[in-house]
Amino acid sequence: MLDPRLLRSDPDQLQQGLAKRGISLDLASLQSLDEKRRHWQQEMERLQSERNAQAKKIGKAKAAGEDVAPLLAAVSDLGDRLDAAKASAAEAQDAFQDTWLGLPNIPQSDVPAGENESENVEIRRWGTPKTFDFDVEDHVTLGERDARHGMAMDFAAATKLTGSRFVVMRGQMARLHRALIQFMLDEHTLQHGYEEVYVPYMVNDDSLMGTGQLPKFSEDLFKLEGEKPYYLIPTAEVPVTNLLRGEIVAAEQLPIQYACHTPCFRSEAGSHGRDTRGMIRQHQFEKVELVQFVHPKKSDEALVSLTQHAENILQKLELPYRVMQLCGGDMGASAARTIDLEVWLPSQECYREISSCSNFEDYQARRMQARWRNPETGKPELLHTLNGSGLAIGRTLVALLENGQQADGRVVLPEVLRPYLGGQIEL
RNA sequence: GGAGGGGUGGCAGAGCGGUUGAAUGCACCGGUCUUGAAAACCGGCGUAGGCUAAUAACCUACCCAGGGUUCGAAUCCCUGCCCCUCCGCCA
Repeated sequence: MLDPRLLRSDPDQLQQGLAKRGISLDLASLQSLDEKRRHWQQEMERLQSERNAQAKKIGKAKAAGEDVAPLLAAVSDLGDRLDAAKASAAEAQDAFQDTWLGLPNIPQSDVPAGENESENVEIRRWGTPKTFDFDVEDHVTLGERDARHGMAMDFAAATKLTGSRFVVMRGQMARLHRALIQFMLDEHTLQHGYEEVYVPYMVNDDSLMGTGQLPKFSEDLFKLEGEKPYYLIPTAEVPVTNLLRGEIVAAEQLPIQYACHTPCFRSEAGSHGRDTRGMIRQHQFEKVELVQFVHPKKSDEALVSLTQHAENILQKLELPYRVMQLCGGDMGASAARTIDLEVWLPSQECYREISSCSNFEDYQARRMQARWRNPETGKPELLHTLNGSGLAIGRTLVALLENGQQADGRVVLPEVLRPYLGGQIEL
């Protein structure tokens, strides 16, 4: 949520910022909603103040043993007037809130305008895509080929068990998948200073509201049937960021850095027909997520280091990638700035997203009321929140298989994984 | 699943339907005293919204959440959520 005061203090910044996302804001109607809301709030509070004064008077009169009948008569219609004002105030508040809560974050000043990913800007590349002197296979072919213990990567089995966009892995493939999780968590906790957390994989709607998935993007989520209205998490961002919902932390505790592995569940509504083959786009996938809560003045540098932490994983895994600055229209609604990491996939001969690192500034924190106490003012102030994938496990597995493939069908894995694979680095 | 108890400020813990945003203690901040510290004493000490030049004053709301009764609710009623104890079941 944006600061509602922005509407009065700097409407131009609001309008121009959202324009970068391709949103043309009807400033006049929004301002009128805001004025209505404040007008009715003032009217309601005026009546409440009157009621309090009268009630106090009655109390005193009664205590003094006086006749309160005339006083009661004087307030007879106050209740009705107050109820009417309350109703109008609530209505005006809802009308404003509906619109306001739906507004995405304002992109930072140097975020390029643009409608979709075609207008993202490449910042840099790392590594050189390998040239193969044989026809490369994609990860599906490579994964399904190992028939020693049945298929190592078995999409048909998953379809039988559940449906499309799921996978079953066996043997060394399942082990490699697990190894990647361990490796990444170890790197982030031991090398990058993150604290590991374990969290619920189901959350309530308050949490989804806090990070911005609700109320607008419910179609992307799996909602559970049952008496509790829980949702499967679409990313660890939701439970981990909400750890600080409604909290006020001490300045010395900052920055707070959490690393968390969870499965992620996404309905992928609206992406029918996209990436239907293989593990690129699944309803269920594993991810190691990095989440930071920082001093509001330090979130820009925090995004740089968080991105570097994700890049370090790719570099240690020897996977070529490029770094993309997302344009306004391609960023998630809550983000003020997003940097994507895209890994090279030989079978597709292109770079594909494997990590998305965002600075949300105070947008999520305001929704969640996640704050720190500023020693200079003694007052609670909003934190800045950030997160990034470090990395998406399924896509990392895909990248390793495809980039490590050999002419004879073997897959050679990077040296760093050896300790996690019982000394082996080959599939 | 069954039976009972409870949710008040950072913590502990009072609170008859009426001047209670809420006693008291602890913690915390400032001051006096002290060479310094401790102790003692004095003062301060919640959050959000509105109004405003103001992070001043003032107004409003908030004692788990949402409804209700009343001129007036932390206090009475209903619903929900959460916590605790006992029994059953269980990884």
